[in-house]
Amino acid sequence: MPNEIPEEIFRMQAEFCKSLASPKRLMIIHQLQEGPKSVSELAGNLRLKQSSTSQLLAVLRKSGIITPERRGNTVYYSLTNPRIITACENVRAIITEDLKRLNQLGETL
Amino acid sequence: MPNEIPEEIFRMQAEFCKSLASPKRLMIIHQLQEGPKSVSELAGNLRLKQSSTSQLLAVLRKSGIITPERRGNTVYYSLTNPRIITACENVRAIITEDLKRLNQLGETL
DNA sequence: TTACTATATTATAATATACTAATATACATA
DNA sequence: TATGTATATTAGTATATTATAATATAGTAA
Repeated sequence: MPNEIPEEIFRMQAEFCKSLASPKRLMIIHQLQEGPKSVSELAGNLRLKQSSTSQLLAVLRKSGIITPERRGNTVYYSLTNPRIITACENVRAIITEDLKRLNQLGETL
Repeated sequence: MPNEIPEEIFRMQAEFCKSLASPKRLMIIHQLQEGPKSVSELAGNLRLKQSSTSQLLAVLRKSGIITPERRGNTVYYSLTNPRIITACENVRAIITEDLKRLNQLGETL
């Protein structure tokens, strides 16, 4: 019986997943796997406005996925726990695996 | 440079995460790791109304995470790709790891 | 056919999210 | 101090999500 996990954990897990539920936030995480980056650097790389970037970063920061560090008037963000990279790769592996399976089904038609 | 992943993949990954961004849907997935279950069985186990359960299942079904199979007038749902269990466990491991780290910080005060 | 059961969908209201523009804050430097 | 730059927050609107109740559909059985 898989009922030993407290509902609170599922709630936290859902919050975590919610902050990953945006292509742009996933791209930010992907960028940060190279190391800390400033807000403007991320905005430039992802072709986002300053304000949008800051808001997207706020979501990731509030859920603890990224951590800010200010140097002068520049704020650098980095991944709080690099294991998130593996977690994201796992999800993408499932997606591409499922895509492949669908393609194979398509070929049999 | 981690820019080799097409934006479309990030979009799909975000969709995937979005359907995981609900404690109840995560609990459904957790239940299904035991094997296929009917809608009413899931509703009973998770204390949900029939209509809510059906809607939650619809979200998971549309994103391809679960697959329905009808036998008589009962619909049984199962995990399309059992690897999702590992992916969810990874995320929970990150969360509990971070919780532990926060607790340790707390102890040093 | 009618009645019954299991599941799905729809309509609605309440709540949350995303994007943009504007404003505010933090820091640096003159 | 005043000014400039980097970032954050707020306000407004548009869109999306959730929960519930009501209705519809698919299948079974009389």
